[in-house]
Amino acid sequence: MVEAALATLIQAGYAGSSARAIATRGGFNPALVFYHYGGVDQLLLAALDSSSQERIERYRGLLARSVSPDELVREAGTLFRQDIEGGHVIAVTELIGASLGRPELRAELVARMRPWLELTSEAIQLRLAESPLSALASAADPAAFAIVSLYLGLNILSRLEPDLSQVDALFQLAEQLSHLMPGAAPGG
Amino acid sequence: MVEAALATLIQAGYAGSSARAIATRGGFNPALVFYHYGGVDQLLLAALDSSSQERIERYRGLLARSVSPDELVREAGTLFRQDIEGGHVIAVTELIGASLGRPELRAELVARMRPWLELTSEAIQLRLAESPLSALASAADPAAFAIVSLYLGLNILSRLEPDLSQVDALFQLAEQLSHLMPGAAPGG
Amino acid sequence: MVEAALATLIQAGYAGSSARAIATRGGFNPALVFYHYGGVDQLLLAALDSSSQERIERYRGLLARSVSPDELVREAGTLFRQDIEGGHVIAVTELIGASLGRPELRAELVARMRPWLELTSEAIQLRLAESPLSALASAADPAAFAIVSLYLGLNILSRLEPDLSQVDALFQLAEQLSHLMPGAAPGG
Amino acid sequence: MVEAALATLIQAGYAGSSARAIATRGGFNPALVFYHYGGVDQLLLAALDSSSQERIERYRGLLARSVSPDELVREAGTLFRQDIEGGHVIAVTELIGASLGRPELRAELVARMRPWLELTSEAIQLRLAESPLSALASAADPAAFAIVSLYLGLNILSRLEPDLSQVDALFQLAEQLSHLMPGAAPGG
DNA sequence: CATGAATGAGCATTCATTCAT
DNA sequence: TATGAATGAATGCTCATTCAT
Repeated sequence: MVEAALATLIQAGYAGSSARAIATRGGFNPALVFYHYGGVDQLLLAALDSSSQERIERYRGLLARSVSPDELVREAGTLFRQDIEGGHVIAVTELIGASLGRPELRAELVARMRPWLELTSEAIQLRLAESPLSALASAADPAAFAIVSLYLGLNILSRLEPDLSQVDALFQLAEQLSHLMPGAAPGG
Repeated sequence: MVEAALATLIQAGYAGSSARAIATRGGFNPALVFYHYGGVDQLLLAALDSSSQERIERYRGLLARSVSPDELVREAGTLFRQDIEGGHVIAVTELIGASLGRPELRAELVARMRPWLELTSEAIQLRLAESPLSALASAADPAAFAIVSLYLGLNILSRLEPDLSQVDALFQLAEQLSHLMPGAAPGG
Repeated sequence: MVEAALATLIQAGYAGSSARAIATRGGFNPALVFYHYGGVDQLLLAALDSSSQERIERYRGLLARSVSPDELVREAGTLFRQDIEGGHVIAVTELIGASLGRPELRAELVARMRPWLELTSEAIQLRLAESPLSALASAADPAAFAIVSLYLGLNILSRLEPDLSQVDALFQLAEQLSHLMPGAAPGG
Repeated sequence: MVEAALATLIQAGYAGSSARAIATRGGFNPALVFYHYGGVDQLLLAALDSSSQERIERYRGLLARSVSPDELVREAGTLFRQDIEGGHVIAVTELIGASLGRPELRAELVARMRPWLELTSEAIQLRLAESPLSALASAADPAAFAIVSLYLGLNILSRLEPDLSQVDALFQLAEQLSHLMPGAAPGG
């Protein structure tokens, strides 16, 4: 059920994710959406959770391993490609877009965004501490904000132009830069 | 009419921008949307155009002036704040979100995104040429892609948490960095 | 449209008066109920109004003519039979029943009940003034309340047992009593 | 279970008395309604029975005692207030209202109304026999019909305007009248 | 040019009811 | 006995769109 909801959200967007559309895809009765989740939005949030949890664990795993900056960039790029190709982040952007008209969604999304910001911030702090740029420690939070923003923005643009070559070029550039600045690796 | 459409899109989102909602706000008959624009989406695209044109001209003006990197970052930050506060980019993200379910929107949006990418790319090339990093000339396009992505992503996150202090902190950080790296200023 | 709504309300009750049911009976599109009246309840209230107006005018006409008490009772009985046979008061009782669960209906119904109470009270005051019982002038309002209550109650019971012989017997009794008490005629 | 059904019927009306609503209030599984009673309507009728039985016994007790006419009116007024305040008659009117659309309910309700008509008729006959108006013996049935109608009608109007002052004024008037006509007391 | 009415499809949601466990 | 899941039909309502005027 969560699976069908996620697939519908990714392929048809929030507006196309009606109870009927989800139920049709999943082969179950639309009323079950309300029976089990109380409403369409709740089911979609559950779908987002299931997607987010899997993804964030992969990123957490990467950051836990102590790898070199350029390797970090390279592997983050791989994970990011997976996100785009799997459509995992479309869920986020669609629900964020929908939250304009449904304020009750917004609080839920803010809560679900926090772990990503924290994970990114921690990773940056870790790298900064080991680097000559430790003076920039206070920059961890804004930098995390920037990286998560970039992550979302790249996903949006990737949706418009499904050609991933631009994303690849960007990560290659980041990898080159990571050789120049061995301390703080962007994209992590 | 375009004005009413833009205001509705910003305040109610794409889902809330029905012909009736727009017409009510503008005080005209909903049928006029179809008579003059052929459909709701076309009117919304026209509204996006009107918004985009005004904004891109401001950015173009900033980049045309030859200012120091840190000033560039500072003024870009001001423009960006205006974008968020005026809701100008909500239009973009809403329509991008809607484009998933309406493929005919996607082509229109890709076309409207191009000027922004080109403007950014040109600005980067210009700065790179004057800097010791001219070897990175080929990085202009990917960097522009990153910056526009960042721009969209920041806007999305800003919608979730309307508190702009994080955005401000980010631009301050960028300003500090612009002192370290006199060539290519991120965030511009 | 109002006609179809009234007929549906009378023959199928409030629960059976869905927008679709009314539209089917009237041969129009269900969405028109919302386009023209804003909702099902509003249309049903309009139907009640149209029915009430016609009926109250007939009663008003009877009370305006100065007739003898027994004639008054006899003609009131005729009007009442018409109400029951035409189903005109079913509308009231159905909407009152429905108003339990829809508080916004209640205020509307209270307002629509007032003219009937006032008409009855005026008629009683008029008759009392001409009679030796003028000392009971203060009884006009409670008596009107009783008569309108009786009116509604008779209609309810008549619905359960569509056999009108009991109602006829009651009015014959009232006529006999009107000979005994030439002042205040019940049923007026 | 019957208790929960009665409470739901009184507080939410027939339309609000779904199997789920009743079960939620009673803290049991909705399917039990069908298991034990065969359907929602049957359970509601059982609830009506439990309410009716208690009430009719009180009235029967009052009528069995041989009290003076004015005392009869006074005590009947007290019982009636109890009926309204306890919501006991809302059950009747709600089910009668619903019976329009569900003919199978009607027969059940007719049967449940009969004891009330008979009780009232017997009481009237008893009082008439002791009075100088014994010639009106044949009036007992129509009068009972009128009194039960009045009873229902008062309850309906009381629901619209929960202010009981009008009902009180009416019973005070009846008490005054009972002094004038020592035989048949209306409102009993 | 502009309007008001109309249409048919769609949506979220709730319901009585059934049934395997 | 009792439960939780499931179903299909219904409901109020909104929408994009069309069209006669």
